[in-house]
Amino acid sequence: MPELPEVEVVKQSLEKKITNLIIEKVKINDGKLRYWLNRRKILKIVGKKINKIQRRSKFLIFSIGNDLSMLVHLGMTGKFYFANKKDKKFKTSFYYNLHKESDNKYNRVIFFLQNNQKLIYNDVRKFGFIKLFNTKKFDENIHLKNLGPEPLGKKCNSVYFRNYIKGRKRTIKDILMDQRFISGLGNIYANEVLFLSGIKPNRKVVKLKNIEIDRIILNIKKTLKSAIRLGGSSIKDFSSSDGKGGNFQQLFKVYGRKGELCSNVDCNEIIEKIIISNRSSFFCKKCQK
DNA sequence: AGGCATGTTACAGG
DNA sequence: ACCTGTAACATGCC
Repeated sequence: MPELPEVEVVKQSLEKKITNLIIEKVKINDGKLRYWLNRRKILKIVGKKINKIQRRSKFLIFSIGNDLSMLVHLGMTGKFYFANKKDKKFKTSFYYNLHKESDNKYNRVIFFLQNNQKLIYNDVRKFGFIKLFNTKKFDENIHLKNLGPEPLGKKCNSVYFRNYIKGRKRTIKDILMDQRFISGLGNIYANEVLFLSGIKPNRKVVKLKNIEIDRIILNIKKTLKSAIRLGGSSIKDFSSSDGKGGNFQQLFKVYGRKGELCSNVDCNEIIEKIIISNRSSFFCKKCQK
């Protein structure tokens, strides 16, 4: 589920609900995530307060107590649910049955917070992870230190782009998904951005004209912003911690549309699918050069 | 049964 | 040491 817009939506919904709450207990149902989450380490956050939640790329960073940071990556299927026993509406809702910990074998970790509130980490495929580290060591964190600039930030601009691609032989789709280049795009949004920019995903970066680079950057920013505004994309089973799904998937122009008609009005071409860097890439051969 | 899936990274070969 | 491409991870669904 999660590329930058989805993680941002999760961050915003969590932020509202659990900032300033104390963690009273943590229950690990299955700590065998991408990296092993062990009980001894997680004990350090018990009794401490969640001060703030930040997003960097597709990572969530919870600041806990004086000096701890909890780094979370949702992988492919990681989700946070928020539950409050006192909330009657919640109890009777569809989401309660789906998400309450005893009913769902994919609820891997449960954080018990103040006021009977619970934060549940659910992850079917277990590609996600939860790690604790010292906030002072933030800059040297192995997961964060090699990340490229935020796509919505000022550092993601055409000068940076042109400089980075110099001498590289890779395709534009591959580069867009490379978190060392810019951090936050994944397969869905990379496909969408290239369609909107009229660039074929397998185009070599050296062959890009400056005007095309500018177009790509503009579309990255436009697409991500609009996806965030719409609550992210819900394919398969993404939902924010409110239990609400996003709506951006309705605006997908190429992703998952193999065999369908190109969404540009005057085009009669059929969307094709090829594999680039082991991922599905969808494009219109008439509209994307 | 086989192929595919929103992500990252270890590894091999150039 | 750098660059690039491939396979692996765990699990479910079509």
